[in-house]
Amino acid sequence: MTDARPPSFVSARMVAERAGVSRSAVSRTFTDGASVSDETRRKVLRAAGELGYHVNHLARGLRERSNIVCLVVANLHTQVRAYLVDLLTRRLQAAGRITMVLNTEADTESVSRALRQTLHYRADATVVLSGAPPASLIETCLANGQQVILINRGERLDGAARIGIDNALAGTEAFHLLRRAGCERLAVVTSGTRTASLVERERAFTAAAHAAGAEASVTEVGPSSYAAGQDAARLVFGRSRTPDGVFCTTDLLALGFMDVARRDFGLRLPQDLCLIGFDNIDESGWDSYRLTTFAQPFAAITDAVMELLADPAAVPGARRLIEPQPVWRSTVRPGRA
Amino acid sequence: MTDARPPSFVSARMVAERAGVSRSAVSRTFTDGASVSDETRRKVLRAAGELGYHVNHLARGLRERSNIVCLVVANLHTQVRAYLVDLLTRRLQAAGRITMVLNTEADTESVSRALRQTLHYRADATVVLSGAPPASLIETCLANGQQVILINRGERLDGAARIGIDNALAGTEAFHLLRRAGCERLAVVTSGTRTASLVERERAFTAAAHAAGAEASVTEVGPSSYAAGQDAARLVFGRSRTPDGVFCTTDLLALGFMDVARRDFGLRLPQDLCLIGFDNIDESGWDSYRLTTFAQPFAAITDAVMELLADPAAVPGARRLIEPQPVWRSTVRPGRA
DNA sequence: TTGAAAGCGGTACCAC
DNA sequence: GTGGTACCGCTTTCAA
Repeated sequence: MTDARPPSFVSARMVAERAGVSRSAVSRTFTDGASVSDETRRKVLRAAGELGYHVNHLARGLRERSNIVCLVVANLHTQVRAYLVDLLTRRLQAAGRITMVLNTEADTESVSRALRQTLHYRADATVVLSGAPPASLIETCLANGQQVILINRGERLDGAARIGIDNALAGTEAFHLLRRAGCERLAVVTSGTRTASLVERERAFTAAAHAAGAEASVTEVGPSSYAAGQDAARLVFGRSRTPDGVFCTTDLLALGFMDVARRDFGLRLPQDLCLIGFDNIDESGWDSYRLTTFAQPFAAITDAVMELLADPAAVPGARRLIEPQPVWRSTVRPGRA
Repeated sequence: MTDARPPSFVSARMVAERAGVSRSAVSRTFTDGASVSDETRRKVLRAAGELGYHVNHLARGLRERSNIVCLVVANLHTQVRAYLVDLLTRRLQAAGRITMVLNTEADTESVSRALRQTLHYRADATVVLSGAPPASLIETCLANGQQVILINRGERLDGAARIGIDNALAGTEAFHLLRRAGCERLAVVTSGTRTASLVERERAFTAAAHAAGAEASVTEVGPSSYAAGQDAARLVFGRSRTPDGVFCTTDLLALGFMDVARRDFGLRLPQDLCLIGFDNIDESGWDSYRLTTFAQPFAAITDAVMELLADPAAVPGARRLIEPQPVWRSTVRPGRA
């Protein structure tokens, strides 16, 4: 061990030399259906073990598919994203894929950069969880033979698959839940970062109210955070006409809203105020909250992604709409029904 | 456009043909310090744009470094992990690296599999956030010229860099905080999944108690979850000698513990019970909790990783110990000092 | 400045 | 079953 050179990855050639066989033999040993004699295989395996050899998937990817799937995501630290990425990476690995995570801002420029990386690394597929990629770039991905799967993105892009949550359904259902609970003064609280999902929830809620001849005020606050939820409550309950039924477009907003409503305004839930959120984050199930909400259909989304990945032909124009499941807890009075 | 073949990635050769130049010229156009005439460069760039060409980094990685960094992590959905991965991926990208996330279980076999993937994809470096990789495999990584950075892993492995949080310091400090607050019956609550970090916190707390001639009971419950924290409270307050000062080794435990202590046992914090957690997750700052705790030094950890990555020579045997910062809130009485 | 050619690490196809 | 060879897409000599 007087080798002074910096160590570098061991290649098939080195293994071949050590085992006294050809490179082909080494390759065959590590190729599934190839024919190698037991004798040769043993020699190769031994040499490989001693050297610490691992097949170079980068080189292999030169000829065939790379097996790389890129996840383009923003706000990875939020629970909803983290759960989805957790599940996706797990499933992808189980399917023999490797995941590259491109953590971007939500703005178009950042997403574009990420998408270009996806191309640079010859990813077989790109799954976009955040941001709005420009159509032209998606085109390029598709033209390069890449599968593109958009999750909860508003835009429709031909050639890309779209998986979405039925946000409108949730908004509509939220209205009816509150109505059945006997609420008369309705409000929706949403964040100022108006992503497509949030807008759909809000619109569906107010539309349902309209259709039923009811009114629903809309309050828009900063980001989708606990603190913004608090701000919203201070705003809403500072006004003359205070609501008795509120739909917050995310749980985080709802939780902040709830704390201020109870603490600062002495409201009891669900007696004085009925509240519904969306996401079903862990905290919503805690004793302090017990929030009635809608669950993100993580499993169904992941299933859909894996299905599309397994069948590239099905991707162009594919569309899946998944229903979020209502989670009944304690912030809405049971209806008379 | 009557091409019926499935599309595939466009290569430099195609660009060269279209631009009427050599492949070398294309390569040079996309290589930083290379000399190309403006004329040629323009032709190449135009052809590349039309075709949607992107340099194949996989092929490039055959000769030089791959620029791939692997993150080996378990429980990606937990807030502490998600925050760290979020920050790391962001910084890595900013430094021109690409991140592969290997989401594993914490058991040795899963981590080993992940580490082998790391080798297959010729990652320049592997950052282990979870699990305990076998020393032999780490050896292999190092022998292949890979940098290995262990975060919060107990074991010491020569050749790998270790970045750790000073958990012992936190445990000791927690004791003194409770002592100064006048607590007399001390307890520590920790999870049954005894990771190195958790054990260090617990041990340091009980050791400090001992050294001061005090006693501290230890209660061990299931996972590091809110529900387990609730269980712990039921256990602890069901006993004859109930504590008035508790250190939970994670915030999640503390929050569950707190809810049951208040709701089921009518305890007021900090009057009847002082409580300290660890992690400073978002929820701990919420109105319902205002938990006194220690903040995970995410930024410092990430800085250390980036520093080590930038200077491979510094990695072998490097060791960084980072102090968690106490976060004063409302669950500990101010001391007399 | 430019094109030809070699080589990076593999796999597939070819005789033998 | 085995080794030789060509080729995947790129960068880097090397001559011209």
